[in-house]
Amino acid sequence: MMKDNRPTNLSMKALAETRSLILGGAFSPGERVSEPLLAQRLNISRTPLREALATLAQEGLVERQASGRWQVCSYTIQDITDAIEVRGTLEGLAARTAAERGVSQSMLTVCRQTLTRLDALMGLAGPDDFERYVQLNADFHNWMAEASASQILLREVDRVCRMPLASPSSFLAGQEDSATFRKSLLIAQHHHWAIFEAVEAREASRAEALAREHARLARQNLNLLMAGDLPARANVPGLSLVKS
Amino acid sequence: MMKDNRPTNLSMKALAETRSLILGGAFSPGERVSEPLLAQRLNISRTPLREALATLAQEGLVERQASGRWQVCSYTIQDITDAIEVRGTLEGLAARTAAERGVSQSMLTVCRQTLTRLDALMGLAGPDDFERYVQLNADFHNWMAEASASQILLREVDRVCRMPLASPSSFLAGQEDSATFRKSLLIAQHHHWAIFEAVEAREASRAEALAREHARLARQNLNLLMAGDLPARANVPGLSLVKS
DNA sequence: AACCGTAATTTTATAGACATTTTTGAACTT
DNA sequence: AAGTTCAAAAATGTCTATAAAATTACGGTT
Repeated sequence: MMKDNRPTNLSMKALAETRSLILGGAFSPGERVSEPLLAQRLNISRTPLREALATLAQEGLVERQASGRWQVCSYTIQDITDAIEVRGTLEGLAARTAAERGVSQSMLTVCRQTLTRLDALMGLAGPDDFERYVQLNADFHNWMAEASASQILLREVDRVCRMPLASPSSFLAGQEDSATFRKSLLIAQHHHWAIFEAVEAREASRAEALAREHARLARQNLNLLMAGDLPARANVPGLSLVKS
Repeated sequence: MMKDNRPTNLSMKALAETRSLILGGAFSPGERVSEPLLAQRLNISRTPLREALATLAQEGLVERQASGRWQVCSYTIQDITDAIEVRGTLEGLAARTAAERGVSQSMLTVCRQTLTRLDALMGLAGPDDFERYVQLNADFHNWMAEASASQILLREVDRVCRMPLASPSSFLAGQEDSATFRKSLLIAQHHHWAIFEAVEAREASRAEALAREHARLARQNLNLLMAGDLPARANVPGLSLVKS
């Protein structure tokens, strides 16, 4: 499961809103962020904002200059590619571990349901369907991490998915009308089932290789996006942090 | 290179000292940490301490209770084993990437020097030699991450090494007199050379497999330690966080 | 026009105050 | 002895103030 991010206090609110601002492109990469100004914008004081910024620094969204000022991080295409590879590697480890340790019947049933629902969505085109697709896709990836039965691994997969453009959902928004993209969804869903079957059959090595390969689709989508072959670049959260 | 951790300000000081306290066993796992008390102990105010605690939470040393109090994390042997496996996997990815992308002559020379110096230390037994061994071993592992030429990967490897008992240096301190342990050093050094040669020869898959296998030595040492077959349990930083 | 030094402004680092919530502990009941 | 209630103590969440540091702006010099 995702961490509980209810904005019960102002730090949480500041964290969520600032993250959203940065990923949404409200700042350009390398831009300095002033604590007082942002605090005013969020209508809170500096104290909870500082806590949020410290957390965002660990997520790789902002960094501290030597002088102490905050600065929005800047990424290259290579960085994003590398981050996706790290995610794929960790998901691969999760899939392998799940296969090696074995997964309970109830966990398997949950995944089978998710994938069946994804199957049902594959041909459709409505925007609601697409939203549901994004959620179910996230569910599957979460399932992989949880199926490993390793708290540590779950935490690390979660972490790497918070890096800009590294999450399995990064390239989905706004691409529903691209033919190239829809074709990649079919392949992705084929991967999903294959990973599931490998885990179920305790084929650890195959599960790992498939999960890694699956993440390569994201790299491919990234390349398509940068080449201009996909629409809706503005809708991709975090893309504004990519420089040059 | 390691992050620059000069205590230029009180947050850094609080971070370093609190981390050291926790890893040194000043708190028992699950113990509540009071901000005012700890601030008083460190002779600083709550503000920089809170920042440090927020960072330590991301490192997995403390966590927040629902009520907002800080609590020292508690780990199982399985967690430590999993963390070492994550490190091995990321180091494996680093070694593979280094082999695939190729490493400059100067980087190769640096590593060859490090390993030659380690060779020279293998037979010796003085405490100074051992300290140098620990440093050179850390140098080699750092080299692997840097050789990948991936900022992202370097950062993630660095991160996972800050988890309790996951770093390649965790099980070295205080074990110099154990025969079992000294034998494992020989094997480790054999691994080091093999990884280096695989990277140099651009044998990516072999480099990855070796780096993974190399991390398994740490798992083995962990098991020996828990079985009581190794001395000096008190000297191992972070071991106090392991429960049951 | 480019460069430099200095003053004004802005920013961060830290401390301390205060309100609210949580925890503790003692007295009381069953 | 175990459980409950409620007041006291302590902890957290947040804000604001202040000093020190960094940045910016400006005017003078070359």
